[in-house]
Amino acid sequence: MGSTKRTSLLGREIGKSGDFASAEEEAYLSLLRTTSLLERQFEQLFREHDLSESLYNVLRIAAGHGEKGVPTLTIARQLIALVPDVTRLVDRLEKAKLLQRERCEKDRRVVYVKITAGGQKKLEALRKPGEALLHKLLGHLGKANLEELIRLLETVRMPHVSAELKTR
Amino acid sequence: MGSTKRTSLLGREIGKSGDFASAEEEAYLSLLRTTSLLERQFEQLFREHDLSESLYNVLRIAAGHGEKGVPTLTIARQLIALVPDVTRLVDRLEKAKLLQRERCEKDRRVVYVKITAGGQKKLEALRKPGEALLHKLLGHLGKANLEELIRLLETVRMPHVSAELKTR
DNA sequence: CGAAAATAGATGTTGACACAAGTATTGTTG
DNA sequence: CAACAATACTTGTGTCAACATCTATTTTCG
Repeated sequence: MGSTKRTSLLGREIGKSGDFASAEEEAYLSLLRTTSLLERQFEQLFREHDLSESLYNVLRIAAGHGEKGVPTLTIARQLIALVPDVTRLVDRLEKAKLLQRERCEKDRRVVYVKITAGGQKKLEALRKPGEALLHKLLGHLGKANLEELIRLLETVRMPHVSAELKTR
Repeated sequence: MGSTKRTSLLGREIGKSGDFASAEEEAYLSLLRTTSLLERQFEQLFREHDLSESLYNVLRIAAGHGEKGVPTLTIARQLIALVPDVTRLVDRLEKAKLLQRERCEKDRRVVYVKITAGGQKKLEALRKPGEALLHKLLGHLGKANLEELIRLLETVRMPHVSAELKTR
């Protein structure tokens, strides 16, 4: 039985025979599939600039905190994807001279991470192609659809976010 | 200036100061964030059963093709996330006796991958907790929201899918 | 038919990520 | 105030995944 009223694009993409067990399953698989397709394109762009998505996000967060820098653990909390091991991401960015570390004098456990001029240049170089790629991948949705999508995704995260924000 | 009319949940989650550059950017970051949160929960479930999401998907696809099995490259095409290296995923599943290989006699380049009884048992063991997790994570959306989400994600993939399906 | 191209998959290698354990510093509390 | 706990990272280690390369087989076409 199940929903025969709509032909599933996803079903054809992943060769699923028969219906999905539930709308929930189809929504989840759609999310995975869609994110994977988009992410792949961005990874390629980042690779051209010797970065990965994780590295880029660390860089972006450091940039967002400007002159005073940002503690390593704050970066971990603010990363889009929840990745441990920010230390080594910062390691690599420091080696590439895109970031620099500075130990906090008040609390010597804390290390502040600051973006360098080179890091800012790298981000600037990525801005235009990044926006262009975003527009190429999502522009056809239109503003109304985009906002609806944002709203729905927010609803998905709603019950979990609070817990996530609390425990980290 | 930008959209001050809606407080951005995502903005608070990832500590983004100021507005997003565009609805496109916010939608993309929302996608990444949401998928990451959900995926993490599934990875944990799979880990309890000595699987990963990739391994599970390979297993699921093999199961979908039943008795006659399925060529390795077909699995690659049908995976939700585009992963190369299906060979080694199958390697591991074969070692765990969840799958078995069988060389095709008609075209000796092709290897058919078939699920074993053990593999079916593993899938069956995952079915209920999988559905429960799905429901826990997405159930609060309701049918209307889920279908709208599916529709929007389909729209996102629309212009790219054809190319993807063609080139693979 | 036979050489070249295409297909299916396996393998080698490098690097990244994940979990766990370790170190240094600060906070807490009996 | 001394010992224990908590915090903020760092480092060690094993596994996994990605990219390119390689082998075996089949198809194409002059």
